[in-house]
Amino acid sequence: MAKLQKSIDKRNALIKATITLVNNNGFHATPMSKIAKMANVSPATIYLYFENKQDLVNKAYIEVKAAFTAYAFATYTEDMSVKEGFEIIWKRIADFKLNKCEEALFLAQCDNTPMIDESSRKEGIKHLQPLLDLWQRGKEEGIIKPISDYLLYAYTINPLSFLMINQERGACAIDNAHIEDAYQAAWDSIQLT
Amino acid sequence: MAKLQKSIDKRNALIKATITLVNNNGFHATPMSKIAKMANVSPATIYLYFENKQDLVNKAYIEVKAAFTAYAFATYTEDMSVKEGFEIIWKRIADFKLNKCEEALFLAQCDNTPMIDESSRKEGIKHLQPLLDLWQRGKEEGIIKPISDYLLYAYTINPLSFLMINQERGACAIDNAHIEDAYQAAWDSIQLT
Amino acid sequence: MAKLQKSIDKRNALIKATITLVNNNGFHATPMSKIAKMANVSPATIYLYFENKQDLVNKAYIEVKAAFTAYAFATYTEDMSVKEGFEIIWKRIADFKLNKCEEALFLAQCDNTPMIDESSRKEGIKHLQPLLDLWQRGKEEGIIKPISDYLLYAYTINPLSFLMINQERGACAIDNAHIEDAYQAAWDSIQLT
Amino acid sequence: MAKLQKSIDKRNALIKATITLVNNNGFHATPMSKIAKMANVSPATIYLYFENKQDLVNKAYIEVKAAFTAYAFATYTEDMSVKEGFEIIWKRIADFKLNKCEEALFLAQCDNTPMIDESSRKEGIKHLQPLLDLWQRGKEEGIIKPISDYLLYAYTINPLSFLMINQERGACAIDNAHIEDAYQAAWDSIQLT
DNA sequence: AATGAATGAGTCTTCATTCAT
DNA sequence: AATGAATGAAGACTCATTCAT
Repeated sequence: MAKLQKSIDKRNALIKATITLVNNNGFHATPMSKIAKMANVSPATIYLYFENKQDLVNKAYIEVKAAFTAYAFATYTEDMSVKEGFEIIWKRIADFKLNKCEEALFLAQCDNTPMIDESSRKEGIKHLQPLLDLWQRGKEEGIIKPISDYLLYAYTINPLSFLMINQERGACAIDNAHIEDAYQAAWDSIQLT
Repeated sequence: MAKLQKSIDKRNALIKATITLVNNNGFHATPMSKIAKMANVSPATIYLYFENKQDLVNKAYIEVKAAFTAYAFATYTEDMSVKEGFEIIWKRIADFKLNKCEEALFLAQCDNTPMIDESSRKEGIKHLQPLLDLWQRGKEEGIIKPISDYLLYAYTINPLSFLMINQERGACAIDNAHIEDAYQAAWDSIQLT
Repeated sequence: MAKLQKSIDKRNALIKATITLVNNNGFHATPMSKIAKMANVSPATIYLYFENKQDLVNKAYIEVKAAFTAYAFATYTEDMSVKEGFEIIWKRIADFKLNKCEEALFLAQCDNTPMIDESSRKEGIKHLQPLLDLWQRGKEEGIIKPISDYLLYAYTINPLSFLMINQERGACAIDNAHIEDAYQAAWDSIQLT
Repeated sequence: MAKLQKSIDKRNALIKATITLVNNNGFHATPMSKIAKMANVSPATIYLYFENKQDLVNKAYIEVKAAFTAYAFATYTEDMSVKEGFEIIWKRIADFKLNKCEEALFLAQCDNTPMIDESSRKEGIKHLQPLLDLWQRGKEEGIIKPISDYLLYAYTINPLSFLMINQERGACAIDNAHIEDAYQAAWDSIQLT
């Protein structure tokens, strides 16, 4: 038990170190040796937990993505109205993106560069299904514009990534008022009037 | 004369090769030797035109960004109404992002990763001023929501990057109908009603 | 134990190879790859033991210089008379310079070219203090000319470097008679009559 | 004529630049491009005057060595007494070494490292013949110790190189009093008493 | 004679990965 | 399971030299 826990701890430390370092330097500027050092293990030990560097990053991506979606839908239930449900989900996502910066930034990097295997990326998208379902319901009820899910995502969720990156970069700070403005913009862009 | 032209051609070929390769592999997975090969020069020749790899990418970024903003504002004049002007600019940008894929993808990579020097990034951004001015006018005229420029950008321009990336990736294809939907969503998100 | 010894052996082999190769070709004409080959390790291994090429040469210099001064003063004690002490030290130095050719030649190269960091040079020089103290005593006792230590060094110790280099080059061979002549010349040049 | 002069000027500028740069950085850390730049010519032009880098340095060495010996013996005539002649020559050499620092330092570098072809070095040595002749006369007249010319050189001329290098390095400054001390030491070391 | 552009060969250094313990 | 040492392969960059003009 203690031994198993230790293993899990090491694995987590490696994932965490990977995220931090890749965020700051990018994938190729992050040597395995540095990841090992930050996780307090030997470089060779990494290969007991992961096949190779690519595998390590893929796994990190999948885990963070899973944590993200779990967080996003934690307070949502299918019996909510479309508007209520969207607001709940959107604000959870905003909360995640703007407060869990490390994870969010890592996801953004992975989503925007050829750093993750295509297969791992696909693995990550399907977790958003509840949101897609909600949108479907909204379209059927005539509350949400009958447009492609990609567009709905582009205009409601993706802007949060942009804001997060710029906040990280120190270009702008996002407070609660901004969040409310952002939510309004998101909703205005997709609601059917 | 012929010599000068040859020099310019070589420089352009290097910039072009850099864009293509960085798009496909990312900055650190793009060796100078490959850039040289694709541009049909010796690796050493690159250093006649650029100080080092970082400089090469910075210069590529600045040039592409300049081409982008030139394209964006080519048909816009300040005597247009806010709504008209916004539509003109937005559609030029959409046109660029969805048709000049290589350049657009390269800009997206540069804007989302720590690949470009902060100074070059600033250099590239400053050309967006006409759009910011237009927004300012729109806010004063009560046509556009009185919210931060970052939000306006996040909800009108940035979604196009997301759509472009996904189109590039083969995840979705954008036709004219989509564009119109997207424009409507962009405008709805920022107009004051 | 065996492992530690192996590490030490490798380090020593690297230092030795550096000395030999720099002696024959000079610093810049000695590639790390050749040093590695001569020490029977991979080039990358060098960087486990030294920070970079400059560091390797600096460390080699410091070690050889330390060995030199240790040898020089091994048989000298402060209770000896000035004349006796000088002869003891001088002959040890002559012995070192003319028999431990590799080390001596390496020191001469380092001392005459901008190859070693100033700090390492200083580090290496400070061990000559006992000789300077002896000279001080000699001046006070009216046995040695009251002239600058640089002059004393130039006329007693430095000539040995010149002779060593020329012997190495095959220009002249130094036997015991020569040594005695040389000692006499050295002493005559600095003694107060 | 004007054309010829221009050629000579260029050649001289190249030799001069070589000396300066090799003094400061060493042979291998002195690129041809820098030499060209300092001499205000194109790199390609160097190859009109010299076969290659090695040839350039060899020629520079031979010319400086010739200038040195010319200077050394300029005021000496064979009808002088041994003591007088030695003093004349020694002081000219001292004058050269301590005042024409660039040339002297360059010679020292060349004489102490594997930078010059053996043949060029030999070419350079023979110019000292008048001093060797003087010493021969001194030995015959019982004025100078009957020891090898190498020893005589090591104890009278070579110390000046050591002092010059250290002066260059800023370690010690040599004034007229020092020179007199040095001359005395030199003479004491070789005179027969 | 003179050159600026071009380059192939080579240098230092890094790093993902393996291996002996 | 864990590691520190070791390395082959690769990458950025430099430079002596040549070539077209």
